[in-house]
Amino acid sequence: MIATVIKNPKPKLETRARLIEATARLFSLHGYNGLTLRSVAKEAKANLAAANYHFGSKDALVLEMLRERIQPINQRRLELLEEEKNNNSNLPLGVFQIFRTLIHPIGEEISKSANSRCSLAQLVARTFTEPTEFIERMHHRFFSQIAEIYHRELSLTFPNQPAKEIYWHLHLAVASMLGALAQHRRLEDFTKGMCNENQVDEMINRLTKFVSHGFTHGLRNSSPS
Amino acid sequence: MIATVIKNPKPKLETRARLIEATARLFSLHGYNGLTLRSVAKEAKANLAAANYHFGSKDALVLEMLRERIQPINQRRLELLEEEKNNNSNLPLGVFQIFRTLIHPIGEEISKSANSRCSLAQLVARTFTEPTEFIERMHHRFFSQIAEIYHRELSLTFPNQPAKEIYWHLHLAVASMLGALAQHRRLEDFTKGMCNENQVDEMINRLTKFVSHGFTHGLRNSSPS
DNA sequence: TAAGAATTAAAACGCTTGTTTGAAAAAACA
DNA sequence: TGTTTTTTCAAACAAGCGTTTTAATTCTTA
Repeated sequence: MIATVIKNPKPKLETRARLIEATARLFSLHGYNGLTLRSVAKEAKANLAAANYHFGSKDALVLEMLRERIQPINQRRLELLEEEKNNNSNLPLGVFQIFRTLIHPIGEEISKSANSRCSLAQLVARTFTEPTEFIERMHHRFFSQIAEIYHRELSLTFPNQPAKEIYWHLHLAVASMLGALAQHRRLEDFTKGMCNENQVDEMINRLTKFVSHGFTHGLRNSSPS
Repeated sequence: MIATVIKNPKPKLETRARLIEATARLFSLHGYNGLTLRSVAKEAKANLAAANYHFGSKDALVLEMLRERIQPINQRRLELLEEEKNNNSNLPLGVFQIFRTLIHPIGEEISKSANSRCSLAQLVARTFTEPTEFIERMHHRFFSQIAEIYHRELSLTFPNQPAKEIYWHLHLAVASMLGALAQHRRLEDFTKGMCNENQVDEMINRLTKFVSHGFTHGLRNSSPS
């Protein structure tokens, strides 16, 4: 197995890729514990032993799947943030601008994956309430750096606010975002069909607005907008 | 077993109550799938067969536990809402007033249970991202009626807003609330100890403010406050 | 094409799960 | 008290889990 990695730089990816895809879908539907290697194998039309062969263990499989799905989103966030800063001559950004760079990348990915049978929104949302410990650790690793960056950015926009105040409301903003994603599937039920869960763009825009206003006006003495 | 219920109006509740408590604790820590009847029995210092004897099945046990914990909160919400309306001579309430009745009752319960080893915040939050189907159904049953009531109330406050608009932002508000509760445990990590997760009151107040402003200013043409 | 490496496949392993069983103990009642 | 009901207990059940093993197959490459 080690030889595989070292000697063959281009292993046959088909089965591996199918396993990842099946894992993503089943994880987003049933969570970590509800996902079994047997169900993954069936979904991916692969053998039961394939997951252990390609990834070593169930944990490693799930971790790799999460890495592949989440990493690009975070990267896109940082890209957008840099873009905005450049377009703004490196002056402090507006709250709305900032949160748009945080929220839009995930909206894009959701739209992309809308045709596939796996909802990315559900997947991301799962990772943040998943009780399994090693997933909690991963979630922390992935998001704490992002949180740091956005905290710094918001501090520039609200220079008079103490760090604690920024932290609190960033926490609420992120929680809103994840909560909205997690609940998104239920929106249609909840509103008796009045709001369609497929309107991803509408959701993202409303969410960005909601979060920006909640953040700004929630602050003790909100200075700029 | 049926005879139990019919013939004995005051059955020995001790074991039963211990089972419920253990279930609450373990569910909030590990979710539905991570909770096993063996771990419940151990935690409750009861026999493995006790859960099946008293409740019939694991599902029934968990459902009963959720009912006992969530029902009082919803009841308190309606109480507070009625109080506010009476104090306001039945005029339309302010957004902040409305959301306070939605959010505070859960804060009260969290504070109450803070001494016990089970975090109610975590428990409630679990129910709304739990992948298990029968819990999803329960969650829907419990919260859709509450949603209806608050939608009506908010419609009175914002008479010019279409129902859809109200639904969208109520959805976002509820998602924020649940997301914040779910993430609450991670707040301390996330902020490097700057914000203490034990400050429940602070959290509840900030959350109420955040949600009220997000709701109001997110609306297309927000009329009153 | 032949040799070697990478992948697939089927079967079994030990372990944990929810549930059931039947007897023992405790409680309730007359 | 003696009898009946309720509750506890230990043991076992089948089913499902992640993982390992060993052999067959496919692919690569010299």
